[in-house]
Amino acid sequence: MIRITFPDNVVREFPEGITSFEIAKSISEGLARNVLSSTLNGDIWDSNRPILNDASIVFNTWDSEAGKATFWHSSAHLMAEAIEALYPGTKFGIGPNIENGFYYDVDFGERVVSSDDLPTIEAKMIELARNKQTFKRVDIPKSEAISYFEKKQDPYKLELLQDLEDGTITFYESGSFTDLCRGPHLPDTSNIKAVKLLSIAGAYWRGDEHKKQLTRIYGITFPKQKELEEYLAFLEEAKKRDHRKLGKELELFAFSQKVGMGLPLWLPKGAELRSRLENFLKKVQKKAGYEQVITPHIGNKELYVTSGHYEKYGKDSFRPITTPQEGEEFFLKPMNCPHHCEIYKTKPRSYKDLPLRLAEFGTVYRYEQSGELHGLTRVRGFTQDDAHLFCRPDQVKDEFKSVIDIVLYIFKTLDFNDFTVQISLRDPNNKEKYIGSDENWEKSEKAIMEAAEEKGLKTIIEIGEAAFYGPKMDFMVKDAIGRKWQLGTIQVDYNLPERFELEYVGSDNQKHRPVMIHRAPFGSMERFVAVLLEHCAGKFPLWLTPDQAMIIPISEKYVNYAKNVLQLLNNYDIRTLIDERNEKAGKKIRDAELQRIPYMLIVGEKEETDGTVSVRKQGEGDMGSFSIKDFSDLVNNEVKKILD
RNA sequence: GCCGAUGUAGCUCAGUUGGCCAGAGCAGCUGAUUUGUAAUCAGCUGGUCGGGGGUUCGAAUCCCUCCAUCGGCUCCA
Repeated sequence: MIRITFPDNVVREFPEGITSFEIAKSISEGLARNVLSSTLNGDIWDSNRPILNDASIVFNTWDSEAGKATFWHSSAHLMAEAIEALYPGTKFGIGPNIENGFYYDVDFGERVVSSDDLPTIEAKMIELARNKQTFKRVDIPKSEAISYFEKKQDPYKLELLQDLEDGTITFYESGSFTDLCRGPHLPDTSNIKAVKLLSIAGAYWRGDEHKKQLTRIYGITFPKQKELEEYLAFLEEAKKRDHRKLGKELELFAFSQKVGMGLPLWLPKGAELRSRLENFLKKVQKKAGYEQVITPHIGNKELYVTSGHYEKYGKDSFRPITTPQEGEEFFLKPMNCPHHCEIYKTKPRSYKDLPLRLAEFGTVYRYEQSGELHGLTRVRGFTQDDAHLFCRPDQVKDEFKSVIDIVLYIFKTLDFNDFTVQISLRDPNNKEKYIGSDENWEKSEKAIMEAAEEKGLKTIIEIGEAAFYGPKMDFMVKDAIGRKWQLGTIQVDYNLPERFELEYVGSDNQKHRPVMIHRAPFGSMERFVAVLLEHCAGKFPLWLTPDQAMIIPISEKYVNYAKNVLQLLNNYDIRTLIDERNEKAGKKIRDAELQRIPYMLIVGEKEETDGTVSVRKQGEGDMGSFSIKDFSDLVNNEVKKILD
């Protein structure tokens, strides 16, 4: 007998070799039907795999992450089986589950498969799923595994096998398809009721652009057709919040082929919004002891030779700007740090001067590869809300904490509740990839982790993701369809102080090297506005939105009164427009609603007589009659509430 | 940069067995209407069908090429 501990800490005994499916069945038939896999002592197992030892058990159903993972992983196998049936000779790479669904990387050989072929594969998957195929786990010696895939002539699986140790190799057989796989899987395919293949794309084998590009097919499956329909409806809704679409509709920004790809044009409303954001941050930073600086858009080649960026990125940058002077070259600045280092060097610094915090909304230019441009989130010219903190090594932690405060304050003000914090450390097995002493790295990595902990941040640690010059902390926020974007970033840098020979005089009257911290709470104005736009679906907070109110005269007769109202509201600092068009009120309201203008002020005979406005709130409707003063108080109080 | 797809008026989109001067709605302009909480009516303007090349008597439609965009991959100082 073995002892099984349930999540509620109840312990029951079962015969050795029992499966979690059978255990579930002993509780209820319904549970057994819904168990997709189980977690035994923290490892996820097939629900039909015999349990031989004492263990704690958690049943994974569709409602759990682990259950979905199992479901989608098995769906990936199902898709592979369908592909193999339809296109014999296809070679298979890897096919994991992902956050929303699964994919499989396959090599179709000479055959070109496009999105037109996806419905065929879908249909085959459903046909196969209905056969209620079981997933059978087989332990197999490495030699046998190798000969299987040699016979099948699948170079990708053979390559994967090379990295595995003998004795750890398992195959899963489902229908006619056998795959090298760690598992776990569903007991059978009968739960897979709804299938949608979402997209098809190229993906390099093992993520290496020098290796062959395979075809990646993304898909998602559900136990119920209705859930699939809901998911597709969600994707449709998300598309409506796409910042590229909203940016066009709300006239915030645009792109022009003549200006150049990836070079955003900020339209009047977008520019106003952006400068409001900048002012907001400037105010916050001033309180935190930052000083604004301004530096030019280009820098002499020497600057980047010194910083090391010329050597590392010179070839992949915009071409240098030459001058009539023989041999003279300038570069568009790809970052602001070297300029700021030169500001640091304008005079001798004492330990008493530190930290020195230099801030700049600095516009930088990077030659991103053409295929990776994306709306405002990935562009070739953008403005960083940059600042560089020059500090003593013992100040790193406190500076980090104060930057975290700024980021959290911004996120709170703008209602970003759903973000993740990633700490990127160096790979201790590859120390030669990084610059700086062991001691400094250890100290600053420790400082970051402690700062995060003291600020109560839940963090994800990524080993080996640090920049070559120092560890960093990034704040990631998702866009409308769940793609993660890095917004705020805080990075420690040992490289530039060294290269620019930055110094300060310590209390010991000796020269010391300061530590530099790069930080940008928004990341870039472009990306931040993009994510904010998707986050609020175009309905910016009242303090930030370009136009706060639209006065809507019922007819031409009331335009004069509307102008009086406008004048008064201007005096109260409320950003207001009048819709003077010769249209019906209903039309003007509709247009103002679509423009996401927070308040509509309808004025007609009654309002003119009483000296009032009829207030309609965007998305909510009629709020009744207000005096001009009462309305302005309403707006100003709402703005004040958010900005403290 | 790579794989796949897409590109018709300012916007959203019809229009392919290749065939009369390329269509609609919205926007814009002109006029009528003077309007009460999500679209008043009528008329008009507007396109070298992404650019270039080719096949053909004839190309938005077929082929080649370049550009841009979209979904991914790689990259992201």
